[in-house]
Amino acid sequence: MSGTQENLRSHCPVNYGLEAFGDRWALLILRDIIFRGKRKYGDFLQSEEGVSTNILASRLTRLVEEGILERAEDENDGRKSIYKLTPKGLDLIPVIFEIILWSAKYDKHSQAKLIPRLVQQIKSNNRELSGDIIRRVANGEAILKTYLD
Amino acid sequence: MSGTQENLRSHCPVNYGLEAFGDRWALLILRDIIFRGKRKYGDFLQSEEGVSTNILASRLTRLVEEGILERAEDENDGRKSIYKLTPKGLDLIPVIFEIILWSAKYDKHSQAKLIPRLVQQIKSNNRELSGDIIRRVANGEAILKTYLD
DNA sequence: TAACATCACTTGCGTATTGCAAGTTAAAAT
DNA sequence: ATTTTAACTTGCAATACGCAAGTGATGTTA
Repeated sequence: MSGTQENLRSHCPVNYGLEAFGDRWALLILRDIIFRGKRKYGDFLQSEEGVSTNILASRLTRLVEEGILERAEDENDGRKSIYKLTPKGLDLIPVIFEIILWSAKYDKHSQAKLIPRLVQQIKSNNRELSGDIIRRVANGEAILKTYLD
Repeated sequence: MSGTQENLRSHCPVNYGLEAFGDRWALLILRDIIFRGKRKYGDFLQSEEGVSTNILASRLTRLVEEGILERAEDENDGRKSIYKLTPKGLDLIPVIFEIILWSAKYDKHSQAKLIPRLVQQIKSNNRELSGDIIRRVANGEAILKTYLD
C-alpha cells in the first residue's frame, strides 16, 4: 500500500494519470501484456527497447502498488511470478489505443502499419473495441497475432 | 530539427508516443494550454504542480522540436514568446481525454468531479467531442471555464 | 543427492536528469 | 536613465537511470 494517493502533486486527472503510469517503462510493460501476452519478469526483460533489470523490478513493484498489476505465484514453478492486469490496469487499454492512433498518424516509420485493422477500429470506436479487448486480455489472450494481416 | 525520429528506441507506436510526450511535464503543459488557455512561459511556470524554470525551458524546447508546439513572438512585447499547439499537438487531446476518464474512475479525490459534463461526453464519444474541442483550442479558447458547472 | 542451471531479483557504481537558487540578457515601463 | 519584467541560463546537490556483476531460492540433470 503506497499507491498514487500519497505524495501526489495534485489531483488534476492528467497529473494523476502521469504519476500512476506516465513513465518511460510502465506503459511498455502493459503493452507487452496486452499485445504479446507476456506475464513474467523474464518475458518483460526481452522487450525490444531493453529495460535493465533493476528498473524493471522497480516498475513492476510500483505498478502492483498502484493496483494496475497483480502478482501471483506460478503454481508449477516456485521461482516464477506471474503478473496480470487488474481491472484498473485493463482500463488503460483505451489510453494506449489512443496513443497508438496518434503515433500511427505522426510517425512515418510506425509499426502501426502492421496492424491497420486495429488502427481503423480504434478510430471508428475505441470504446466499443476496448470493451472487447479488455475481455480477451483478461483471459490471457495476446491480441497482436490476431491483428497481423 | 531533432525530433523523435532520431535516436528512437523503437517504432512501436506506444514507444513513439512515450518518447514524444510521455514525460512528467510535457502533458501538463498541454493541459494548461487546453484547459486554461495558457500560452507563455510565465503562465506555465504558475502551474499547480510547480515546474522549475530550467525543466520548463527544456520541455518547451523539446515540444517545439517534436512539432507538438510552435513558438512565436509576441507582436506587442518583444520579451514574450507565445506557444501554441500545432495540429500534431492538438491531436493529443483525445489521449489526454482518455487519461482524464481513467483518473476520474480511479482517483477518489479526482478534480474531474468538477467537470462531470466533460467526463460524460468523453465517455460517450471522445472522437466527436475532441474534434469540437480541437477547433476551439486552435482558436485560443480555454475550455475549462465552459465545463465548470 | 550433489552439481549445475534458471529465475527473479539486488547491489555497486558511473552517468544522466532533476530540482532549487541565483544570475543573465533583452525589452518594456517609469 | 533607472527600474522592472519576461524568459531563460548556470551551478550544484540530490535523485534516478543504466549497465554489470552478484545473490538466493527453486528446479533440473547426472
